[in-house]
Amino acid sequence: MGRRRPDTPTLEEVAAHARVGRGTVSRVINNAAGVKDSTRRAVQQAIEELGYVPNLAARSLAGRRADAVALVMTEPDWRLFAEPFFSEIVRSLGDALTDTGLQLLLTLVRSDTERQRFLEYARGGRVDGVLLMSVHAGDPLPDMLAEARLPTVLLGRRSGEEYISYVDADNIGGARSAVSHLLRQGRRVMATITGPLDLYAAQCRLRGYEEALAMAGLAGEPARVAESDFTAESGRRAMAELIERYPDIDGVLAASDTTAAGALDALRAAGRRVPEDVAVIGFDDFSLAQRTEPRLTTVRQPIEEIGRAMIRLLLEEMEEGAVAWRHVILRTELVVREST
Amino acid sequence: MGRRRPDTPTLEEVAAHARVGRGTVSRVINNAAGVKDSTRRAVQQAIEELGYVPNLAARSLAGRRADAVALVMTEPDWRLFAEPFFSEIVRSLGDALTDTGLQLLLTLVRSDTERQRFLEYARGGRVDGVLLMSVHAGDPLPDMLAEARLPTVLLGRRSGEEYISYVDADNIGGARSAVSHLLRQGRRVMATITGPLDLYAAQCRLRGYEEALAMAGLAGEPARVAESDFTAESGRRAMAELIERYPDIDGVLAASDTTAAGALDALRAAGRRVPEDVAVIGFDDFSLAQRTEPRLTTVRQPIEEIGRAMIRLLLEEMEEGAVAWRHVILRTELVVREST
DNA sequence: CGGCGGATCGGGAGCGCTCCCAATACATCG
DNA sequence: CGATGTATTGGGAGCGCTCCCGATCCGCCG
Repeated sequence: MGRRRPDTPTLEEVAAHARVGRGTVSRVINNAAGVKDSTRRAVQQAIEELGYVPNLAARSLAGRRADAVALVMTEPDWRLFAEPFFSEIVRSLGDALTDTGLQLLLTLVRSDTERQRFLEYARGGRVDGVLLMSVHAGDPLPDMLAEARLPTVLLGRRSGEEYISYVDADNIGGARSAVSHLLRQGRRVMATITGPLDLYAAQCRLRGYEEALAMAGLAGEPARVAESDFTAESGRRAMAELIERYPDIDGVLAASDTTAAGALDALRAAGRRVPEDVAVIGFDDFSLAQRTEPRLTTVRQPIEEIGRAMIRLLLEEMEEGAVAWRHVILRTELVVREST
Repeated sequence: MGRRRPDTPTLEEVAAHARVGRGTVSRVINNAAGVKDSTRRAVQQAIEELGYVPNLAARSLAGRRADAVALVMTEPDWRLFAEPFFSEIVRSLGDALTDTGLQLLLTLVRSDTERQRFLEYARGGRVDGVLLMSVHAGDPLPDMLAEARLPTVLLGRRSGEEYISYVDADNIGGARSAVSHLLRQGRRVMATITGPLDLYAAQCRLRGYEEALAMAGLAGEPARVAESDFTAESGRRAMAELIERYPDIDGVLAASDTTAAGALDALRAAGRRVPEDVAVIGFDDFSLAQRTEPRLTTVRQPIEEIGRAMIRLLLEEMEEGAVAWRHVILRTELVVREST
């Protein structure tokens, strides 16, 4: 059925050409010690002359490893795809992987067929570990990976998740400190635009919001909550709805910078000044937060650290074979700019 | 150095367990004909009982194929990442691949190191073919892939590209027909918001715009061109700038729906009515085009067909070993809605 | 000058699968 | 009942690499 690669020189041919043994060539291409410099150069020249490229399937078979990890996005995250959050994470993971020699492979799992296919791919040994974007609570993939004993790290835990490694930002604390900041400024009529509430991260941010209000003795007030799907457009809609229902709002916590940007638009359209009439806080602190008008006060997620932590956990699991679960919660930080 | 997979039953063990030969088990897992039904069932049961999963490295080595293709995004396309265009393409490619049994792997190439690493990955035989997102003119990757004789299909050709297979939409024709539509409506003072002009697709759309004006005898007029980077925000800025410089504009062609959405905002802010004062046409016809106010007249790109065509070309090249270059230009279509 | 120990090297033994041909089983026909 | 043909099956021969152990080489000491 075709699909075959054209012939390529093998390690053995390189060895013959350089008049050395197979082992020596292997040592050279793997940068192993114990090869005389002159020999090494001779082998490198032979490699050059023959245009040799190692066959990774053979290496993988003999070495029992793939030198690659997968980053999986499942369907419910699909909407995140167009979000800066996603590209930021990918960038950060890419950076964290640069000197490990591992290839990062993104895969999309949108249906049962694709889930099954990916599972075969991973269990078949084409990747050494799996990173999962924040997963829908009902998604069976994490458990399937765990059962296959594949090293796996989740980005953003699911509710009550324990038996899987994950890295998450302190969403509750972040939201809480944002609301405290608003209260300290003298704002009294709070509202929040949440993310999609089937996402645990969105639930946490809402919880932080509620907790801060409760701590301030404002628990009895109406909830003033509107849900968005993290897009600017939905943020605009949610904000418009909130102003309509509660015209005296003076402080808003949005579930992401993008959502906050939409909220700013809606406030402008409604003739509210920011921050004079209404203070707005975003979440994430991606570059967008500095390009809004006014620039956004926001809860910073440590994206670089998240990426690095995920890779670190994954490497540890790969090293010792998924015998323990590790959890890392990273501190968030309020960045105060002009919108409050 | 760790990274080894736990032991897993092998084909041979399944064979022993089912009391058949290695070949028979191979036939069963590959769904090959010529196995008695009773035997097939026995083997399947053995597979089930042992929890057997084929080792893909071994299969790949013996079969000389990877059963996977890569979709590569290089750095200049990074800005497209957050664009609907990108997720639409990925979706469409995913659909087109579902019944081929091939895994789709997304990879990002952001630096020379990553380019090199990906090249080793691909030349090492971990994928059977490569799909490239529209590539920057100076990117050496396509040539490197061609030299390695890896089946490769480009999405969106580069300027004057011939010696590589590609699939592209008829951007020139699309832009031309959009402008003609505006002219037919009696609009006379045209302007365009282009995409980033180092992208060939953006150049083509601009060229179509200019050609249509020239054909209408309006070639002598000032150019009235502003560049965007395909984002809504840059579209808004570009539109604001255009109104400022040419207050009597009555027809605008934007380089994408997103850009057009930004332009609509700017026009609204400037007090222009759409379509009464100014007609606006977008490009792409993604779902956004139907959610703007007013809904957007736009040039439809046949995303599904693009994905199918890319996969078809890639499969053909994989079959016969990259001996010919195929080019497919897909017709675009003007979808008239409320903004004109 | 023989002997010793560490630095280099060579190549056998797999890794787990596909391919393919020879061997066997079973069915049909004269 | 034997011959002939076809449906199944078994398993040898790799695929190209890593691992690892035993062999070789070389500088240096006594």
